[in-house]
Amino acid sequence: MDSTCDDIYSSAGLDLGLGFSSMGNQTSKQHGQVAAVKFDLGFEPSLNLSLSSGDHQMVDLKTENKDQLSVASSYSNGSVKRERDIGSEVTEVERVISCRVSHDEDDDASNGKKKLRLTKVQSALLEESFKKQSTLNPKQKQHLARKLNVRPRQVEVWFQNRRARTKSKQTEVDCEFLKKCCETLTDENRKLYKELQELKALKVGQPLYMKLPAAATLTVCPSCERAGAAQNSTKPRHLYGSFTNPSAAC
DNA sequence: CGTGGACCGCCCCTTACTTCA
DNA sequence: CCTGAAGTAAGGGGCGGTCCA
Repeated sequence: MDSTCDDIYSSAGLDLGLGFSSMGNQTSKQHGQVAAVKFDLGFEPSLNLSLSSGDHQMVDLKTENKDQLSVASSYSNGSVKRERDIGSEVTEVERVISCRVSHDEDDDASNGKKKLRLTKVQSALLEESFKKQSTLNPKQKQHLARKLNVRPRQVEVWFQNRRARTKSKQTEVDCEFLKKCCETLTDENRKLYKELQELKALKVGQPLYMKLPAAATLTVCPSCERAGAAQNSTKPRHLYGSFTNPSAAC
């Protein structure tokens, strides 16, 4: 952060026209098509940035200290529309300006392709927060970002990716469970089919002797023992191997 | 009160980079 | 050292919800 500001301060007096198309989804959405950026650097510790958004709107970014940044969106008639904390966006603006102004030799950094790896401590803290709750409100996000010394956008992205990983893992578990259920049911189906074939064979082989007790050849439900009665009942026989609990068919 | 636009947060898919076997 | 797979940070599009003119 300090080096970033140093870069900006050292560039006082420059008027830069910078395209912000590569600044990322969030920023471009929030500010529309930012056509040009001018920044007037006052005396420390005050920093003023003026963003011209291409239409009639002007956005003024102001700070008295680097942790408390606010934006005032104003229109050409002078009326202020909204004020809110946009610390993350300003940090991003500073970062991009810094890269373009003084680190052009570092191509990867300036086009944002260099990946910032989170430290183990940061990851652990994020993980801890995620265990408590998988989504954050803006205030919590800001707080966590400050605590970790990263941009709120990074916290947001980390939580998004973490939720995606959780969902993916859960899908894998569900898939595995359904696969086992399928195997169980296939097996059960095979057994029942075999049983049916045996009964058919018995019927053909002993056409005159039909007084076999049903329970002697049919599988009895261990819970209600209604297999014999089920033949005359309107209720179908119970199927073992249900999705939830194969042994709790009744 | 209904409507359209801006904004925002989230999900999903993808890309690009890093790490590790 | 090289390489492919796995992990992950981040980009970008789409969608639904909310606010406001």
